Amino acid sequence: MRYSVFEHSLPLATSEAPLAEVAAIFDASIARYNVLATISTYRGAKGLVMNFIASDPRFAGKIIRVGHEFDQYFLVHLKNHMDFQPYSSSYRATVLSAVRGVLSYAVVNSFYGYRGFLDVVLDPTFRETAMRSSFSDNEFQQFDKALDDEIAFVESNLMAGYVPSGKGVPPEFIGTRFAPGWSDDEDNLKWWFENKLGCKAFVHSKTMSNAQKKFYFAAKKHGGIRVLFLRWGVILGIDAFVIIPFMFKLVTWTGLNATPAQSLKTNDYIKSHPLTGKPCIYYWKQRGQGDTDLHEGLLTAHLEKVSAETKDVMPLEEKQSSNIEKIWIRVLDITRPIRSELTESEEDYLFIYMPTYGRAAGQVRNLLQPNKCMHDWCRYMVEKYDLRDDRGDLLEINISRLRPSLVSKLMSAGVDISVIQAILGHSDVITTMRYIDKHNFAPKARREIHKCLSNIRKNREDQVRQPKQIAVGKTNDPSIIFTTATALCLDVYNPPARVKKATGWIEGQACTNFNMCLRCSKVVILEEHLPRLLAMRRGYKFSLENGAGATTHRAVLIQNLSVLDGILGENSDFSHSVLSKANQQSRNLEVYVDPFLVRGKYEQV
DNA sequence: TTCTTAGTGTCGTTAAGTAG
DNA sequence: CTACTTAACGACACTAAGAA
Repeated sequence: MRYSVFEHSLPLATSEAPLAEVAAIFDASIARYNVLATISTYRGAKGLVMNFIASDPRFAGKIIRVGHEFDQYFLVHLKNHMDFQPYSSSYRATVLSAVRGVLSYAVVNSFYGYRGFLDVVLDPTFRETAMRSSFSDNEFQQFDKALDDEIAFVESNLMAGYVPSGKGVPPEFIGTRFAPGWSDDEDNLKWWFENKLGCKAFVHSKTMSNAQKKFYFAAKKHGGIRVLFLRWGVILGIDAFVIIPFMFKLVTWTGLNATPAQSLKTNDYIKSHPLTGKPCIYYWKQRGQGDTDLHEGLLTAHLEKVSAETKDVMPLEEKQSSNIEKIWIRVLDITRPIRSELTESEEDYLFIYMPTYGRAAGQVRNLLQPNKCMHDWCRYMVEKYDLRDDRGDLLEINISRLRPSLVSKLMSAGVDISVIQAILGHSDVITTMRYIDKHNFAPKARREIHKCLSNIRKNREDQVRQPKQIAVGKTNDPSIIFTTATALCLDVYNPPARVKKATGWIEGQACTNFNMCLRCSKVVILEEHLPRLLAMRRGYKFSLENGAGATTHRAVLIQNLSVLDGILGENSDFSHSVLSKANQQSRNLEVYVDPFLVRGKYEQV
């Protein structure tokens, strides 16, 4: 039996349409999906399969019947074919996965009696282009400076504006026409523009007012309205290139993905979140099926589900929010004139513009995809500012590179992974870690650990050589010695800036951020601390091995564990006998795993 | 007619999530 | 975790259509 229960809706391949059956199983499979991105992925796979069949001698001149010519080895053939094409590893995996999905669906529904297929194992995927990779520090600085320059340029154009001149004289009329000669004087046109058109620019359209029409025709002898407006400093419109730099600037501060940035609404910036009192941004997000967006864990307090819709919340740190606020207010200012043109049914997007030319001239637009302006603007920027990558080639700019660049910046600023996680809007810190791994930030983490260890060693040597009063600080009471769970503190009233910025630090009070000790420059670790540190290490290992750390604080555990390994491991500064004695003592200690994440705050580098 | 700029479809790549 | 699926995003060629 070759046909399925769907028989009535499935066409048969004929000599006129030899691929009809293949197309049909794809179409039926595609119909399962309703997310546009997925549908287009499957359509792409369909196209590729069609081309493959059309070009492969195996199928030449045949009618392709599913289950016969299109047999159980099809996926294997396709993979072999793709292996010889210059496709990226990711694309291979994507296409093969989609085709596998189609075949499985055909099997499940027994389309054309298709019974089964030989599956293939996908190859590992690699990053093969710079498309969405982080800028290097140098590249980022270059771009950021160009961005600032461009914003200044846009601002100066906007600010120049039109200054009413008071020149010219009112026209005489003959009937409804201007008296001959009046419009030859450009100043007279200025008079009309200032007194009859309210100094407002316009573009040619069918809906021009009579006053505008008169001006339009009179302007022709002076080169046309565009030329006049340009010469007079009249802003024709808030076009895409005026508004895009502000969006890019916002993304350098937020790391938003393209679509969420493009779909920000005017009221998505909240100065004081109802729960936390902290500034935040509400942003649209499709991933995570909407109702699973809510972050769990320690950051829950910052985050609130906005509605049943797909919106997420990005908590903002001080510096970040003040920069964002500036951009936000400026964009609202700039777009105010065109915002009033929005009809009630149109969405109140933050980033809107009004093209001054072409098909959409005079209409309010937003930057949601598909929109080519962004791409055009990137090219314009690279050329205008001659931006170069580290190899000296023209820099590849797109908005998606700013996200990993922000992460890179945060990493080198020593911002904790949990904060990065919140900023990126990942529901699981594992995703953040994977992100960081993929982007090759690991060396930075290693440098961090190395720094911690050499600091610890230096402090210990100093302390052993010349013991200091510990924790005198502002109390002036030398009898107070601060011992955290794991170490001594050199100056509990004056920790490094990074610790001061962390949650829980109150000026004038002793530092209680014990969880940051291992990475603090004031830490002193002596022989007496070893048992507790050994217990701590045991706890971390246990936690990691048993999966407890797999979903929550894994990154912090791993990083602290690396530091602990440095202190207690094979290359320890402590002698073998000291360590083994400490090990004995540690058996009686409770396993200690710090339940809190190390908190940092965002700093600009 | 030519110039501009927006809009569309297709191809290709990578990120982000899930199942087991 | 690995292996895989699904979503997101960019480049680009080409088309549309009004303005000059």
